[in-house]
Amino acid sequence: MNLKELAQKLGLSPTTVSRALNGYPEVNEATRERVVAAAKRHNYRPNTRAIRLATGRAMAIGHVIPIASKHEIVNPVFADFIAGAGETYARNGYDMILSIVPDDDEERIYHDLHARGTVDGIIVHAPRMTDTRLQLLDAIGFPYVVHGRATGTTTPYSWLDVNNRRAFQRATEFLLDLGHRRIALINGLEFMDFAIRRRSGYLDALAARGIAPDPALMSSEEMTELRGYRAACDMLALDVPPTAFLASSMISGLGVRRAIEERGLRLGTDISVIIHDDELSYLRNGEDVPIYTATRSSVREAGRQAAEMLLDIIAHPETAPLQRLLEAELIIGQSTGPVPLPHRS
Amino acid sequence: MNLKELAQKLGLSPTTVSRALNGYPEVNEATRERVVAAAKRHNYRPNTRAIRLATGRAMAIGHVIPIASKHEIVNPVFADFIAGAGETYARNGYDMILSIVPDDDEERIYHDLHARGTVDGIIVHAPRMTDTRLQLLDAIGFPYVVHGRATGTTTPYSWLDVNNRRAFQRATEFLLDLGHRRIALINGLEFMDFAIRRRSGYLDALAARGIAPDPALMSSEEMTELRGYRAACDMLALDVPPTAFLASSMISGLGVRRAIEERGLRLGTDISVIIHDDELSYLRNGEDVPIYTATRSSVREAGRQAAEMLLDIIAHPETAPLQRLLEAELIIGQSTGPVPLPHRS
DNA sequence: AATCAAGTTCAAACCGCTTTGGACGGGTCA
DNA sequence: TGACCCGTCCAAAGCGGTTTGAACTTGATT
Repeated sequence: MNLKELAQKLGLSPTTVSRALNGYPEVNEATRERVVAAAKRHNYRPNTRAIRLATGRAMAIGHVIPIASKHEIVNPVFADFIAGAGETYARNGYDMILSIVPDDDEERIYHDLHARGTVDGIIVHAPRMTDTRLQLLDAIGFPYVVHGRATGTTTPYSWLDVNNRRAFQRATEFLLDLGHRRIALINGLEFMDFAIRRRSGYLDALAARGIAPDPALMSSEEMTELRGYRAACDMLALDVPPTAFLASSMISGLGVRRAIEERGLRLGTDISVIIHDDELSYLRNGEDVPIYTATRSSVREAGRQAAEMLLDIIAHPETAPLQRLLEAELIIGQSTGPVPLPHRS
Repeated sequence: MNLKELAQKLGLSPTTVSRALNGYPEVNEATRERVVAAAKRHNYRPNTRAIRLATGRAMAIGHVIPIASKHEIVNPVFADFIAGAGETYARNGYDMILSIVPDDDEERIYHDLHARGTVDGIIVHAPRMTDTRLQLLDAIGFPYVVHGRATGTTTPYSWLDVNNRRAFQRATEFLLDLGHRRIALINGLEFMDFAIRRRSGYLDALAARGIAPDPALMSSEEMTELRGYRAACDMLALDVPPTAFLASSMISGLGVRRAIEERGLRLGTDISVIIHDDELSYLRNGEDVPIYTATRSSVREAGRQAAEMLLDIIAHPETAPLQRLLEAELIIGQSTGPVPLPHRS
């Protein structure tokens, strides 16, 4: 059942039927009702392909997921972000297109997506420091929103980010207030922008109290359970081990906890741990009572909002770049406590 | 730069240019080369929207992700499956469209996707027992492949699944061979098909040795770390606790391990644990040496293959339903060992 | 020299919708 | 009464490709 057939059944022209269904004012209310009723009765659904060609809009947003052929990690945060963004798209009649791309021809994909008119805009994931993708997208003139930021990019661009620096600064301060002085940072890979910011928050907090950072207490690794475990093991084996850990994700936090408990130490008593909690739906930090003390920010909500920003930009291309900085909450769980006595100064 | 412009520049008709680029035989090799060269020079990329309307094919596959509004868990397996499927699509010029859908109007979405011609086929995720979606898709005449199976569906349909029953049967037998008699099952939600099959494998193995299953040793929960932890805690507190655990995922396995270590028990010595390892990229089971003994099957590879099957079905609609059963490996790690002495009979 | 086939190329229709530029009829106003 | 406007509706022209059917060359065949 297509528009022409439906029009024929109604004894109307396709023009009128199209307008009736799309809410144009120049059609009689009585006929509009007739049309709408008939459309429902024959359950007519306009062909997306035709609409897209006719209107010149793709009504779709692209999410490009680069897969490094070497360490092929799929970002665990990704699923929840997508879920959030997808809700926004569904509400607005947009489709979400995922491209899994070997990261060496990511550039070609952007050109393609634009020139072939497959999508109207793009969400840029996992920005790195001075990310070249942004210039490229600007050059093409492709609307986009970055999830995160790209330190070192000077031209303004649209982004939505969590205040990673502030979150880790606060977390570090909180540990300092509890008397901790040897605080370890189990960070993500530090060419990723968020990891850079987290480290700088951590360093700033230490500096503010006149504490020199100890390189032995700072690791930068992929955020897996195993990496977290190993890094924590190494640090706990130091002559002067840390009394507290700051872990960049729930997953590496699990590894840290394993290392701690394996040594017979008690979490929250002997050793304090703060994690960053993205509120992943399958890695809840407790149910009512949080287990870990955490800097918390819902990545799903971030997805929702980033998508809204992008649709906004597409609808009003003239507006200046949009930026939104989400603050993470610092929630207190059972994984932190005052520094144990033998370490007190 | 569109087809007409390119044709004009070349002094050819759009027809010929189109055919030259699409490899039709009735065009002179010399002109074809001329066309191809010009297309590259002006980097012409045919508009997808136009192609789709003209050919009547969407060149896109839909993945519908139902989000239950109550317990809104995003399947952690999903990201890796998608990554695998995406590789296949990319190789074949297909797009992947993700629909995040509140699970109460999932049905409408399928109708929509089909009638509006948004996608050419569908991957069905997370089948439940006697899943109604399959009948619906059959009725619409929509090509699809199920990731998993739907026990209770009598008509043949296309699916790709891991032999969950066999995997858990083998894992259980392995534990029995090590002398374990009280083996706990930390399963996923048992309205999900895979969970049903895993339980039946477990029960069959016990039955074959004449061991009566103990309901206190069987839990069915969402596969989160916390649920795994709680279930294991409860069971370890029994008068006669289990000496081994079978966990349905890496994540719940982490919870089980936490419960074990918290009680001061040693994994692989005092208590054995086998997990199912989907080889999620961010939850590796060790690097060279596996940590957990596990039934292992790459969900990413499953994604690749399921997508291939679907493209196959779309290309040859007449073929009978395709089915593929992947066997899981049983890999031996450090989390299992013979039943400790006090439990020997 | 007329016929035929193969090899190339093209004009035009088509995919199913949107949108432009009227057309038509009735009411209002001078 | 004619001019004008408004409310409705429609024919036709896109959107940018693919595909059908025909035309035009050229060389071989009879």
